[in-house]
Amino acid sequence: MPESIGECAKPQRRSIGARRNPATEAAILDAAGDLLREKGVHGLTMEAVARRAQAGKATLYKWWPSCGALLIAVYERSKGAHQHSDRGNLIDTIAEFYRFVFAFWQTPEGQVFRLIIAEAQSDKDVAEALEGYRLERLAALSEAVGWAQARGELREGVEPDVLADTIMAAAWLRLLTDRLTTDPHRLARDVVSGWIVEKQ
Amino acid sequence: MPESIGECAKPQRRSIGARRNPATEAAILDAAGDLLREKGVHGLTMEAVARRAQAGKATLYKWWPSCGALLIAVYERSKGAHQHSDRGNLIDTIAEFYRFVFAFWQTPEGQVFRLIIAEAQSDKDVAEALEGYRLERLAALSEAVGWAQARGELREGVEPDVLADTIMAAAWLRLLTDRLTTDPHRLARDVVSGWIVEKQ
Amino acid sequence: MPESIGECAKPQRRSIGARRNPATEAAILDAAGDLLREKGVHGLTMEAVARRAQAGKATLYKWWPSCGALLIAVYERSKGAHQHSDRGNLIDTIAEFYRFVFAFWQTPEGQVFRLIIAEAQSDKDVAEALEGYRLERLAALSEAVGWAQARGELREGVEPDVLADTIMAAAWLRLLTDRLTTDPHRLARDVVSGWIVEKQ
Amino acid sequence: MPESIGECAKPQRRSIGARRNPATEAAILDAAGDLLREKGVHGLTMEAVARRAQAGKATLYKWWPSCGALLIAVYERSKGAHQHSDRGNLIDTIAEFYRFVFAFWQTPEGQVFRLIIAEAQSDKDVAEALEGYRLERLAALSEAVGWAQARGELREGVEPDVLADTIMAAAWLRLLTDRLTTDPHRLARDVVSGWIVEKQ
DNA sequence: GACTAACCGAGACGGTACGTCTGGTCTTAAG
DNA sequence: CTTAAGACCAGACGTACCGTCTCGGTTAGTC
Repeated sequence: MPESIGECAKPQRRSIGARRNPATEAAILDAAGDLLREKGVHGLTMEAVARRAQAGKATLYKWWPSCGALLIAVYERSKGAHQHSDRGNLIDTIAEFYRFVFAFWQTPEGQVFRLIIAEAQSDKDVAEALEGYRLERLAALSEAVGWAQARGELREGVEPDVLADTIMAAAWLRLLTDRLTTDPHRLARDVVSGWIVEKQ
Repeated sequence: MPESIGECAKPQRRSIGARRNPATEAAILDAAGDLLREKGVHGLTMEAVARRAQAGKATLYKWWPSCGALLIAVYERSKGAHQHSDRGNLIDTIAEFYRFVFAFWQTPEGQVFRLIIAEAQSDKDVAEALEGYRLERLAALSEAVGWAQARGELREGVEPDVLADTIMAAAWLRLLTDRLTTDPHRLARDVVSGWIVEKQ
Repeated sequence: MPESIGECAKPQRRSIGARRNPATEAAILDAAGDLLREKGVHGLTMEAVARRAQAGKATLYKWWPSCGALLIAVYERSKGAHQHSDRGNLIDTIAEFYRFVFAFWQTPEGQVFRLIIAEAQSDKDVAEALEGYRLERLAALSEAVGWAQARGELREGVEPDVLADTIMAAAWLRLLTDRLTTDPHRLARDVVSGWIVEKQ
Repeated sequence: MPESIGECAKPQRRSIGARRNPATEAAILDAAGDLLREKGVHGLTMEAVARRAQAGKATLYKWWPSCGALLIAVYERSKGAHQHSDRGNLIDTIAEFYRFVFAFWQTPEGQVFRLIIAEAQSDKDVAEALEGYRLERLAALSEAVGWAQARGELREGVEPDVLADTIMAAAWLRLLTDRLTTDPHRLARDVVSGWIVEKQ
């Protein structure tokens, strides 16, 4: 029920010829983001995005064949990849990581991530994109753990990527079970302290 | 206007009076489970369940107000709660746990669980049910970890429920990222070994 | 799931043995009438009547097998059959008749009549009941026309029942085309004056 | 998710661009007419029409927002407006009119008219459409009566449109009370003869 | 006094239609 | 070839009502 379309006397975007229109892409991603923020996942429908972005549905389907593809595109635009910084010891470094991602995941933009994980459970394409992103982040996290190892902080035999996996798993579990208010430093200690050498 | 239903000689379930018919419930959950197995999540629609179960849609909505509610009910019917058994040391105990859940999660029935986690990200009711289930399983896992603690296996200061949380997180991450083929024993060692006392 | 039945200390009508309960009948017809008045025809559903009258649906269907049957029953309870009175000449007599029925048909109770005519177009039982009622009223109207004939007011060859049919047709047409505000006396003259002898 | 529609090799109507498809309209009205003929009013549901016409329900609701609108559209397609012809005297002219409409109203197409009158009693839109149609036909009938008046056939003071109203009322009453087998000529005489000058 | 028979409120049941929504496909018309 | 627009078929959504059924309890009349 398009209540009244009287107000939209907008000089709409036309085609710019035989090539993709960046203004259209921006408008679509903006619309998708807004809808997600305002109405949640169930508000993010191809129909609604097309309407809000004043775009044709065919255009949408051409560039983002599924709803999950849109989801990923929206997330990629806003994802703030954490730049790990060495705090001198592993626990503080990981605590800082947790602090950052928990804060981000609590913003509307960050909330999209949990929806992507959800979507990935039944959409192969999204799963693939998610896996790529996960491995990328895992590598960065591994690197940060590597710093501690280089410092001789880790117990013998501990592999950075294995530990990184555990660190990441703890974060994901908090996200998926609505426990992002967990104290980051305490969580870092609970997850990591077993793997570092005894302080004399 | 079903004026004449003469042609349908089906011995269908009728009402058994002003109270719930268990046969109907069973038929509906059967149908829901079958649909999940055959067509995946997107095949699990209220419409299809009603059709397959030869049940009225009103009946469905009365007892399972949402698709998520059905999902939970289906899972609850089939969930094989792991009975933790003490294998003498924590790593073997946890390895056994991983072996069991990974195996179960790979069955069609178990696959429902990842869908529930997905659904929980946008359905408050499902989230609540899931959280209840998680806490229940966490308690059982905690208890198993407690056995090791009682044996003096754990390092000082390690709390069983905190460790259990980490153990569970690792399992969930494997489920959600399609890595259920991970070697259970190796994973158990990777997650747990930091928390047990050095063997002399 | 009657979460809390505390508030309903209802001294409801129970069975009074193996015979029809007049209180129930009254409650049902009251409810039906109220619903008609409040929500119009589309508000008159068996379901709603049963709910409002605190009656079982089976009870309803037992005594009034269809919605049309209820409609008729409601009308029969309230129908004010016009008692024709001779005003000394035919036009005034008919004008008085028109005045009465137009006034009645404009009341909520009277509005039911047009619904009955409507229902009769597709419900044989209602059609039958309506026809019976029409013939009864036609006879009464015929009698009134007969009074004028006895007075020598009618032109030669005019049969009272034929004229009565025409008089009634004019009234129905006004009812069905929402023209009940027509001036009764003028209408009476327009319909009848051709059939009475010239006044010298 | 119509995964595979291989078995239905039906060359269905697709969109013909951003404008109404006449083939679709025709298919829908055909389907509606057929359903009316085959199953009566209660068979004419939006659901069934969409199914039979192989049309989407949204398409139906877009162009015919209600069941009554469909009813009117079906009637308008088939209505045979009587072309009044002067038979030399009023009674024969009206008898011919009655003969024509009674015959038409007895055909399946014509039966729709009584359903429209019924529907009009509770659907404002249908009522409006019906009133427009009535006035149009009344004007045509009035004109025919006017021919007689021009010939000096009518008694002094008789207004053609008032008489036409009475003539029409008699026809409607026959339609609504299932008396379309009335002898047209006799009815014409019974309704009209009072209004024409005595033949010397 | 026990028993039968019908009545009554309640409400679950299998269905069907409603009117709305979204998904994808397609065509047009403009650039 | 791209764009906005939007018509089209399909079908799921959740609600409401249909008419049938069983329940558990009532009361009147019969044995």
